[in-house]
Amino acid sequence: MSENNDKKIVTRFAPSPTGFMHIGTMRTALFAYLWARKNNGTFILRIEDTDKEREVAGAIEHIQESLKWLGLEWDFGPDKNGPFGSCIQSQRLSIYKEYADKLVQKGLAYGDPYTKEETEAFRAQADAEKRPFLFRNHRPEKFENWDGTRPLRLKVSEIKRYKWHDVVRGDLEAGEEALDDFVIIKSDGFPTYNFAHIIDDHLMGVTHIMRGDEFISSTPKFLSLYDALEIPYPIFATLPPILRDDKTKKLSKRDGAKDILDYREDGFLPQAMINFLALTGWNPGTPQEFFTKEELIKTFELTKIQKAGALFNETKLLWLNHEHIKLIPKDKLLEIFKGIITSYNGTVISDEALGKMMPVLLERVQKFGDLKEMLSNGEIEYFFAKPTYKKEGLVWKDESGFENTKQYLTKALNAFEKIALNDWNAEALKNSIWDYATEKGRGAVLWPIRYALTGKEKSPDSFIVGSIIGKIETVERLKYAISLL
RNA sequence: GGCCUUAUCGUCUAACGGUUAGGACGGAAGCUUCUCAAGCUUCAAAUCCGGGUUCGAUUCCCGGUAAGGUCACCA
Repeated sequence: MSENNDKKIVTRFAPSPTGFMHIGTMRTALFAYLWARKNNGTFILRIEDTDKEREVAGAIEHIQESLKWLGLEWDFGPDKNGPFGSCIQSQRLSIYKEYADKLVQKGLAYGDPYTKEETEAFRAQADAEKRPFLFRNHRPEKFENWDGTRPLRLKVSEIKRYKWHDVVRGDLEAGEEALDDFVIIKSDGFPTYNFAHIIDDHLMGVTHIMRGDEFISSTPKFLSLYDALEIPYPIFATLPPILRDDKTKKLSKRDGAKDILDYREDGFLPQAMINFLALTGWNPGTPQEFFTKEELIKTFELTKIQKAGALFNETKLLWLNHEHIKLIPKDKLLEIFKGIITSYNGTVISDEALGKMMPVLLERVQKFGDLKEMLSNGEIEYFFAKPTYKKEGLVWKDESGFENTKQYLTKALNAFEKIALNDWNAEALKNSIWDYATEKGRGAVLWPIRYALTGKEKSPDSFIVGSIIGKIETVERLKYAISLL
């Protein structure tokens, strides 16, 4: 890269506003962003809205929101023009027209003389003969004046094998079949992606183009256009595809490709998302897997981008998200959890009680959505309300019996009642009954206590629960359990 | 069908042509334990196949195979 030391690095993320942003697109955005930031360069968000038909209302806002969520701030975008003007292609039509006219004048572009049906017939014929369709085989002998109502096509002047370099894939090449007279201006006057992106990249000073491998096949076309326009080639970085893991997908309740913002909805952290996205298709070359955004910017290298495609492994994302959650400062995390609990059903919980619950919750909550789920399926309702259960549940296996169980619970009640309010904590609770439990059988003694307090067969440690719900509540619940027996 | 790209544990991946092919997630087992969860320890798990070059190939070359892409007035 030494030859670029004197040149400002500029990258862009150039989505079309045709819907939501999914994992793969955002990964492309992330890599472009990281490379720009690492080099103190410029990151441009360009909206490629040259297809009126496919455009989805609100998509531009949605794209921006997705990027903002992940913290990928852009230097120029739909909301901020650059020195080159607008970042929205539909507002740059005159520029494309100007370049198109130049090509026409040089005899390097011509109006497509055929109707859609005629072109379709050519294509069908090629299909039937199992040949790739090449428009240039039907190129007219003489070019009529282009009146702007027909598609304008680039005339590929030199049919040859193109070879080029890609920072990720190395030396690439493609045969003559990949080269064709493609449409650069559509009959509606809008440029095609193939045309507009090259002019914009040039005018915006884009140095590195990161994109998916679906563009490898069309690169010869791009190169022929760079040549026709006498524009130097940028640096290409082809990113590996992210494939869907169908097996995992079936197990998920959700369907299809996910909007990246769905992950926000599920309670994933943007920093975890970024971390994970970076790690699919790239690695630092060291065992480090946990990264902050700043660390990613510092560590990111184009040469470490993977060639092969990867499956999106949501299980590992969960793990990573959990790791990121664990690093959130305690007071901030408390606020977040409090917000979730309050917004769930208006439950008001004291900071003190929640503070005690935090370690228990933190172990179980891999994403914030898990907490909502725990609340809604009643998994942790005993923290907020008295549990309901049948007395049979209080008995540890079959051998204990109601009488013994009653005796154990009474012993525990007495022991707990002796603990002063000031000393009421999990450790004290445990110590007060531990020896007795060891003597009588821990299962037989401790199971009923936990069940009395939670009404659950699975729950956190009884002493922790007791310490959280408090002495009064603990005593009440034990008394109630004893009364059943 | 043509053209292009890719190929290491189930998954993400590491390995100047020389490693017992390493790590992480997930899985299993054990410890701990009243049940979960967490934690700790241990284990299983891979170089797509076939040739070649080489003293030696996961690595380089060729051929298969498989997967993905592309052959739009979509990007």
